[in-house]
Amino acid sequence: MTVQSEQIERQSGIAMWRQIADAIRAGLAGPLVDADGKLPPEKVLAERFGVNRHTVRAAIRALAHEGVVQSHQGRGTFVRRKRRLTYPIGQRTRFSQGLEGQAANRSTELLAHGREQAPADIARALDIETGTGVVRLESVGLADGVPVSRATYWFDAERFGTIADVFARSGSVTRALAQLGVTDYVRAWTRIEARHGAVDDLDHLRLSPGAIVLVTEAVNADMDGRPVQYSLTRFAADRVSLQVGGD
Amino acid sequence: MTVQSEQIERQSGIAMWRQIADAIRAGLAGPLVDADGKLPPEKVLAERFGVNRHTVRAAIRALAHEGVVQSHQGRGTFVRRKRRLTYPIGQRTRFSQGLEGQAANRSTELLAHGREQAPADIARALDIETGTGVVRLESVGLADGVPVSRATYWFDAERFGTIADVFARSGSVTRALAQLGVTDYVRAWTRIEARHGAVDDLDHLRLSPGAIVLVTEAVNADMDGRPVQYSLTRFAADRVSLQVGGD
DNA sequence: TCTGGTTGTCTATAACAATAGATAAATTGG
DNA sequence: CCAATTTATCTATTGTTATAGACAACCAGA
Repeated sequence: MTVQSEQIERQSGIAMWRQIADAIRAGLAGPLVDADGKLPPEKVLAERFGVNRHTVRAAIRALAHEGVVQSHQGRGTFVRRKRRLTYPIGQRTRFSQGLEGQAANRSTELLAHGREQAPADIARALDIETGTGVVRLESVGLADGVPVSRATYWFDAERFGTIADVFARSGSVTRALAQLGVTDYVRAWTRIEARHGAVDDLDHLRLSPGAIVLVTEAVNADMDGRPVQYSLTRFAADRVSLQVGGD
Repeated sequence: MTVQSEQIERQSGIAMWRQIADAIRAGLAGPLVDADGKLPPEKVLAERFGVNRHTVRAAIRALAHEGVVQSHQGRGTFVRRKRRLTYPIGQRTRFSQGLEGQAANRSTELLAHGREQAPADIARALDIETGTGVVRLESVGLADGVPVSRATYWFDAERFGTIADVFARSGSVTRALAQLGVTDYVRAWTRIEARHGAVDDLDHLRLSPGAIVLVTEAVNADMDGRPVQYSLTRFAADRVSLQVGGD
């Protein structure tokens, strides 16, 4: 992707240290860092962004808190993660398989689950009546120990009432559905939006306030075309890109 | 989409008026506004967000500047645009056709064009040698007079050296390509990211600083599979959603 | 071991963001 | 027309953000 030399603006309602943190984070893959993953010294960064060194320090402090960089007194500040994960979206979209080869360890963690009555939009997506019982799962997807996605899944309670237990044991939606009789499924549609992360999401994704999340809203259907699962997934926008088609 | 009651945070590096502006903008389609498109009074909003009325006013001032809402003394504050455009992404992705039925007037405006030598990433996408001459077009896409996308296109100069003129006259990539012998093309792949808008983009999209842009990086290929066009499109994230498959 | 380069910490000041309260001006509905 | 509702404007105060300068602590290499 072509590098856009991100400028910062004063009096924009966004603190300059935050804008600089965002700019540094976005530029980590580019010419900002050298081969060793070392950032330019604070003094240089301050000159480049046209701000005081203390302001740059506030930005770096935020990035260090996020786990993106790490500073060492006397040595410099170093990037901890560089590559952005590319997450394919298509007919056969699955979380773990999509990241094969990009991350050594991939896992999904179940945060919570419960039953509720389907609100109108979810009922429509699952092609059931509004108010029908649905199971909701809340999960976090990790790649190499770093959280990349925060998903909420809904299933028809009548068909998949026990999926929470199965999911908790197997740690995978695909495997859980397989055990409940859905041996194969395809992605019916995916809608993609972007917004600032909600507090809960930022928390689980270890992002700082103001960070962007890519939101995918999707429905998976079984081979008969019946909707099986409705999901709302929030990706840490600076850790992933979504790809439709290609390679 | 399920509404997330967006919370606001203090001392996050993002001014509260900006967080509130973002929250209001995100909630415009929801229960925040009544049937007439009228926002709750400033006093009520201030209570709901737990801030002073002046802070809400700062948020509304920013939204009014963006053109999202309009205030009238004594009457209230009203939403000017409500619906989010859904932009389909698939094999036959085209800008104007995808928005048919969603906006009465759709147009594309050519901002600038020029020739340059292809950098490595663009050359790879177009399957040509690095340094080969390419034509670059800069454009803005509008729906009902509101800018929704800011695109940069690259074409192989050898095949499409005159495309800037043709595009300027026809106002459409599809028609311009047709006149240059590419009667049909398909979307080879699309990659989607989200980030804070660069200054230039915010300017053309009439967004305020800190706004989010959805970035699609895509390649269109002719029916022989030869890449025809590489594009980098920035959508105003609060005005569009991207949809893959479905309806 | 010394020197230059780098991050860490401290103090002080100026600019901006948020709160608080009061009052004016415009609109709507009775 | 009057009263209630709502946005617009003003003053004042407090807390957060950004700037400025100085110096300490630490590291790597000569």
